Amino acid sequence: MPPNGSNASQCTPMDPMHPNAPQCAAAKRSRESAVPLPEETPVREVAPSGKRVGMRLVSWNVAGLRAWLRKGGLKWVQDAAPDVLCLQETKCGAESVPPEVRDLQALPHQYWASPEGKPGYSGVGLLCRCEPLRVTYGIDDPEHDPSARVLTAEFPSFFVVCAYVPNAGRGLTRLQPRLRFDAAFLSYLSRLDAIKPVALGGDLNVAHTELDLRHPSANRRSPGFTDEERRGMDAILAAGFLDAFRVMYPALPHAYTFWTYLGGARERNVGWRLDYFLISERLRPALCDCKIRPRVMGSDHCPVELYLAL
Amino acid sequence: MPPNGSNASQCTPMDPMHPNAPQCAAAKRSRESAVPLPEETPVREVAPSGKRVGMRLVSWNVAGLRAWLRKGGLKWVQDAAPDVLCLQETKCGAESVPPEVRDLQALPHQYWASPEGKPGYSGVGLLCRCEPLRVTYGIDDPEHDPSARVLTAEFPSFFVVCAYVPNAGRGLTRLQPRLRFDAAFLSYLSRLDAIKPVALGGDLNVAHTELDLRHPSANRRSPGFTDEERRGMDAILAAGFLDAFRVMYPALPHAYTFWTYLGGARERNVGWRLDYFLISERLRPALCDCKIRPRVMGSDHCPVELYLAL
DNA sequence: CTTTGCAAG
DNA sequence: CTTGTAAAG
Repeated sequence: MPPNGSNASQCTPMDPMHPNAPQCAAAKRSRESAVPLPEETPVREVAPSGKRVGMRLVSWNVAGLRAWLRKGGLKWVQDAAPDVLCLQETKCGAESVPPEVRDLQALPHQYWASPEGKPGYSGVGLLCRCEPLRVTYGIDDPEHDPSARVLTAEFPSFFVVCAYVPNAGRGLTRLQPRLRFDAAFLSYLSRLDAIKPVALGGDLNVAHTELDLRHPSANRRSPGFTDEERRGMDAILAAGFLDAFRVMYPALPHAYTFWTYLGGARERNVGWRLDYFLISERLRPALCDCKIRPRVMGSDHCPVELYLAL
Repeated sequence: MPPNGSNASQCTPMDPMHPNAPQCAAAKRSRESAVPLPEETPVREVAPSGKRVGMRLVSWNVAGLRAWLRKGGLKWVQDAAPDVLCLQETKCGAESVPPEVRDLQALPHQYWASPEGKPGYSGVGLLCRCEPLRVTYGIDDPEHDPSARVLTAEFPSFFVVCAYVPNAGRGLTRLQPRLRFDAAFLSYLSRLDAIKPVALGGDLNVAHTELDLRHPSANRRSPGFTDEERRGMDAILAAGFLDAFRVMYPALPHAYTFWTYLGGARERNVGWRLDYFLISERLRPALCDCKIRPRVMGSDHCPVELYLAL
């Protein structure tokens, strides 16, 4: 998720750390026209193939699994009852997963990753109703695998990848390693895709187009909306993956999955679409729907759902 | 204040860090007979000298001035309306004192001390209705003065000293520096007392006698109740100071000023008397009363009041 | 603004 | 258990 000033910076695009930023944000807040959430529509139950939804996946950046649990995030998951749950920013290793999550009857096959020696930072989880054929950690890259940001579950007919793409950092201090991750990650996805179709759920830490964040022009050089990061997303799509949400809703505005905690951004829907399901093109016939659930609380991100006829 | 296990250790006196400590504490909790707070009695308004209360002092370890303010601690102070307020563990330097405190009309002369380069740690404050003749920082000792634990205000007829005596640390890891502080501090008090009478208010981080904590036998080697620390208190009294509360209430049990936040100690009055007013013996004729206010919330310590006919 | 871990009590 | 802190988002 973008840093401190990324949503407040709308007023002073050249300097998100400007001393007047809060004042400016407050002024902006009062002037800003209310932006509604997209209308809620029913899930399309039938895929282009004619088959009906057979598998549901949820991806959610929980911004701290334990706080998310306290805030009731798990209750929504239990109602949604996905077959696969991809969690990002768990901020806890397997040993610290609370029992309420660890002992979930509906999702008994659980895989957790967390960077060595950085407790409370980053971390991903992949929870499955059915046991995968196999689960792998990382993207087979020595630079990036210690950061423990990717989990892959192999099922008979497809891979599920859970990913938490690194943030470029305040002041873009970590843009270069981020871009190297993007390249290595795309290479990994392509290798998987050569074997079986892929469904990727995760926080990709990029708003792809101007439609994908509330204030594009103010965030031209903000982490999560640099040209370089956006081109990384272009590259994934060019390599044969689909942005499932945009396939379903090609021009829907104000559909965001992240709102900074600063300055009451969420209540005004000043957000970013950073969380995605990407699917191999040959899964298009199986794509029933992809839903963003912006009203679901528990984190500064909301969950995203993917419905597949598989 | 005593460390983590100091109140829970009653069950396993030899090992406060025993893995079963929480379980033990829970068991103890259910068995433990309820211990009432001492009965509230009216303030004695007339001193042995026959004169009436003319000056009120309050000492309070606030365990974080900003949190204490949020919890409404200042409201009680405003009602109590002391002439001098001694605060310990402010955990903030002068520059971080919230405006609500900084701009107090009733206590406009304020002096704050905080250790260099340790923000959020320790810290004391001395707030006065009338401007002191002079205020000094520390105890004129190069080992201890950087820790910024003592403030002294000189008034025409007496000194007021605000002190936060260092904790001996978990496992008594800092007992030796603590004992050196005790010696240097007593030397300092004696030098003051040779000039004018002294009224010292503060967290002395010691329960003097078995009457001064709920579980003396379990805490024989706990910080705040070692023989060495208790002898330090003996030494102050032997040097010509009075424990104002004990002068007034020589045998009153269960009169505590601190309760660990752990395990619900306060609701069961499992506490320690660590906060004192000590006065020069020649102030005895001026001693009207000294009150512990155990129902006043805002910190893990409660305030103590000293009433003098001055 | 919020989370985490940390040191300290 | 609670404080304040830092790093991170």
